[in-house]
Amino acid sequence: MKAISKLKWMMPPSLSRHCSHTPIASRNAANHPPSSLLDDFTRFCYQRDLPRAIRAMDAMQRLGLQADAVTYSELIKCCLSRRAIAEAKLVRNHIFSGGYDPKTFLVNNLINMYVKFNLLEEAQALFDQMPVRNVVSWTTMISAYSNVKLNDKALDLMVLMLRDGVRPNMFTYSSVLRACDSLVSLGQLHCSIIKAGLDSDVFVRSALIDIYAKWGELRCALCVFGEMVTGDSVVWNSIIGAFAQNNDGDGALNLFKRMKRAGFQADQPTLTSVLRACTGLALLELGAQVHVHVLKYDQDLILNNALLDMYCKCGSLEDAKSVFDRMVEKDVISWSTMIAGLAQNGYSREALKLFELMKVSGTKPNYITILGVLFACSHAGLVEDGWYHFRSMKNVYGIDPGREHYGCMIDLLGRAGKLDEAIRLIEEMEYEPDAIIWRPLLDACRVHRNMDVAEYAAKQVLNLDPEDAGTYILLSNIYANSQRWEDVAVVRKNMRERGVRKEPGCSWVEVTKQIHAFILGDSSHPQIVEINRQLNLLIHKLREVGYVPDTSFVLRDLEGEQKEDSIRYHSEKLAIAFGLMSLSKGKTIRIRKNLRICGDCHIFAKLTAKVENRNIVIRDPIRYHHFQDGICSCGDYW
DNA sequence: TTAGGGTTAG
Repeated sequence: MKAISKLKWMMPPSLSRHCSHTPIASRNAANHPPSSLLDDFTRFCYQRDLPRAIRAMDAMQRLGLQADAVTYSELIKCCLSRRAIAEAKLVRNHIFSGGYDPKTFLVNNLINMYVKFNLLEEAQALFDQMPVRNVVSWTTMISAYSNVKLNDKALDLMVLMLRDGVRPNMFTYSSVLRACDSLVSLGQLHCSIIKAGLDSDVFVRSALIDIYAKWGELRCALCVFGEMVTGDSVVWNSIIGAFAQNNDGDGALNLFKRMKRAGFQADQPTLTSVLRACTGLALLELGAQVHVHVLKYDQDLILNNALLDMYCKCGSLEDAKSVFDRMVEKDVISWSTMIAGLAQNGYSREALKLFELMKVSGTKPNYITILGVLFACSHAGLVEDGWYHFRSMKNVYGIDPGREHYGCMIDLLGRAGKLDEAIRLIEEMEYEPDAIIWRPLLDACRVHRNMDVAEYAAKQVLNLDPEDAGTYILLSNIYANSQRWEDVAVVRKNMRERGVRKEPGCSWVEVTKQIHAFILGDSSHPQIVEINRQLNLLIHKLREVGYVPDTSFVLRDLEGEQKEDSIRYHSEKLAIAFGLMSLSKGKTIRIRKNLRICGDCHIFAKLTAKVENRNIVIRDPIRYHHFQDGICSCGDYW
């Protein structure tokens, strides 16, 4: 007791309150006055002097001395900030030595430390040994499992916690929501949250919005958002992100406007979601406007990646390259985005060169990077390169080829007319073939007129997905190309009977930051009469330079818009005519389509680009076509 | 006296 009173006396007043505990009596205090040792230890902990604190702790252990729980907490913080795992283990051993029974909050601190070091098993072992677990102990473990997506473990722990009679709080709910694995359990959790009166907590609210968005339940997300009385920027970001991630760019942009009206400043996550919305809608002008705000966060990696993707997907490769070159920090996403962007925009060889640079830079490619590389090969007919990269993904990078990589290879071989080789690859594959495999094969059969394989592949796709309108159309077009009209009729009948409807072709064009939509056969655009007049004039002009509408595309029309008289009014033709009359000379006409471009529109766009001296970019769901001076960046290979 | 939120590539 004497030692303690001396210790308190020697400590600065700010620290003395932490030493209310009685240290275990010294076993051999002759040469080491315990009071000064404890004093030193406490001081080193508060000074965050880890090496000296550890040395003092060693000496204390030899004397059987222990300090106050708050002091140990300081030491744990110090280990955490220095990522000193070995020292952290010494601290743990010391805390549990000498039969000392540490306070619950101290063990919670230790568990949290192990979690932060990604040593989940050690955290779980400590948790299991605890005689008493409080809400923080449970929440720390639940949150740890949620973070590493061990959702079952997180949910199991929640059940055990309830059985143990510990009531979850807002921390627990905001953690466990991320682990929610079904809409049913989400509904149950949401009910409990309301019952406990925790639904007004902003953390819980943003977690609810995120998880509803993850399950595609935007209406529920919006309800949770709408109940918010006091504003919160993260909750705004959650709801904007929810719409952006569910491909509702319009919804995201409208919410963004509301956020600004409500007086909130856009930060990195806001701008990232807004860029994603622009990317989805191909709104280059708006995206470029957002770029100005991005400059404030000059070297934010995620934001720059989103910007890069926006420029790639809006077909503005110059801007994308400039962003990419200026990025000081690049990660695997930056490289993958640029590689895929180049490939989709018709710059396959540049994409492959960039892949080489990526390897030199030391960034390890991943599953998605290789998909971009194989996409580049398949869209440029680079069979040898494709095989080389396909083989090296496993041998060099240790990435197992997934179905999608096989799909790319089959696409590559199929386009190059190597149907036998494609089929051999399917046979060699360790996966059961599915639509990802059969579709590219089917497409290759259409191009290379292989009826037998086409029929087989189409039937396989329809077995797996009987409502896939694209495949019915493809099959019927393949029959039509071979004049097998009875088979065409059977396919159409099947479609009708199964209630399968094809999506109508739609094109969007951005004019002065406004989106104008054109749907085949829809005359709701206020300027439709003038647009049709322009289109007819244009067709007349093109005919003079040799344009002949290719009606064979009516038959092999990829995914819709197949009416014989409709080819003239395909949505992209209307969009091009509108672009020509609305955008000033020299401005690129940028069009986004929901279906793949048909061959006739492709020729039409090439000739228009030449005759009108206008750049046209058309983005379809798979790739991009840059029309300039009578040629297309895809090299007519798509 | 410890535990919880939003953003990027196919």
